[in-house]
Amino acid sequence: MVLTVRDHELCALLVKRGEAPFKGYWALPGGFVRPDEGLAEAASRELAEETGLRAQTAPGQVLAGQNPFGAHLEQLATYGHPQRDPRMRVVSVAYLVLAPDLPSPRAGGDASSARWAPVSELFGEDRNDGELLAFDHGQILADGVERARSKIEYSSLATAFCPPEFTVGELRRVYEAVWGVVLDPRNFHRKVTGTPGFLLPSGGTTTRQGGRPAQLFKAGGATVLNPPMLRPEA
Amino acid sequence: MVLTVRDHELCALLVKRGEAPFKGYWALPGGFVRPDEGLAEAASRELAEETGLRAQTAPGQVLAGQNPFGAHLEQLATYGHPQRDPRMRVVSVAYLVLAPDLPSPRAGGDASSARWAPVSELFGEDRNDGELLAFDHGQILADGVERARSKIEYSSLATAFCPPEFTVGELRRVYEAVWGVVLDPRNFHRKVTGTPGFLLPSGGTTTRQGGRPAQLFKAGGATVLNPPMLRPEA
DNA sequence: GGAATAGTGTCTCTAAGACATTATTTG
DNA sequence: CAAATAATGTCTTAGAGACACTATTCC
Repeated sequence: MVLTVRDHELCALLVKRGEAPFKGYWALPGGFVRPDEGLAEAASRELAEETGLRAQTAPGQVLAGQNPFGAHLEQLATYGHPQRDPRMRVVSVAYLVLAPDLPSPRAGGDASSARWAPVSELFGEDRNDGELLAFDHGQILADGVERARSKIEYSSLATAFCPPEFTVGELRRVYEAVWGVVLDPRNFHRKVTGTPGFLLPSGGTTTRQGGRPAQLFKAGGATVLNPPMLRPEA
Repeated sequence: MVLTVRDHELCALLVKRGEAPFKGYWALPGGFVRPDEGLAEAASRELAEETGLRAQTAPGQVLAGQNPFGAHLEQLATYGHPQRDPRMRVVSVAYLVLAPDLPSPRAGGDASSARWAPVSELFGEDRNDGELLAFDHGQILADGVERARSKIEYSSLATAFCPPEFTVGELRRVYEAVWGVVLDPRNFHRKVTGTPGFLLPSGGTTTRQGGRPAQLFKAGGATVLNPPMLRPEA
């Protein structure tokens, strides 16, 4: 499953199923592992086929990786309930991709059958239509969103949602979108710039948000944040 | 894979392979999923068959669960490198079990082919013999140990290593064994007794450690610790 | 008594949260 | 000019770490 932040909202990539079962339902993109490829390799290949995005694990890393584009890919969980597919026993190894805002989804050339769905529309308070995803993909989506929400607390993974260069304000809006909260800009700025290895000044400035020009940063090498960025309580 | 704490050390359950490939090597216990059972169900069944321990996920919980015995079972990760088994393509869904100290391992009736191995002997500084596990089980073990080490930071999962009733000192020794550090008893006591929902006084006291009698506790309902129990840095 | 463990209290310092204030752009 | 965003600074308070000290058992 692919998550991104668009228009200040956390969004998941969905594709419309063209065949039974669950024909016409929205589902998470996926496919089958080839006999001679690894699991992460297969996830990366399917992702490229369906969205054109390149994300792959670093060699030797079993569970997670970061690619040159900044997109992040990691194994989420494996789902194997005997009746999760009405046709036959299917075991799915779900992978989670965190990507910067992408131009537009294109599902194997068929643009009408793919979309970015705000996760707040799929579950939570804003859910107005009770739309259900195919198979157990609602559960997989919920697990992936929770993984993303908790992982940006104690890692620098939120930068995977940002373009190669970004401002502190843009990074803050990522946190706000993923957590669905409002953060104090001043305390946030002090926190992220004060955490060694989180942000690396790239020298430039930008004014694309209006207002005073903001300093541009790249993701620093740090992967673990200590102390963590605490998610505000309910 | 099953982890426990014995003699102030974090230990993993290993079984000796009686057949090729890797005949005579130590390996993590495991087995095959039956056509009509779930993944966690299969892990729970194999565990009971090989050790007599009962651990199962609570119904509806996909990723983790807690059973009446206090043993905890959760999905760890899935390993599917094409050449991880020299015979054929095998995809393994690893489950992690955290259990209190068990009487003695018995592997399907054959006691000589199962043992509790301190993880410090399998990797890390203390590793004196360079013993290797079968297949990629060394990697799986490392991933499981890291999961346990990080998870007791922000959850009450350390109680899964304890008997149903335990003292603050026993819980502290669990943290010390899993992290391989020494903690201040006074600060630890203040921290765990001050975290609401972590510990529930059971009324009794015990003197099994010598010294002044200690109050006995049960695991409280809390699963998430906020603020977390911080692991001391290197 | 001495050794061991349990439990409470006190001090310091880091860092989070709640603000004020100044700086620099666009409209 | 006003409005928006960026960046820095100040105050308060919660909580972690480093201790001293008392309590209660077994030997």
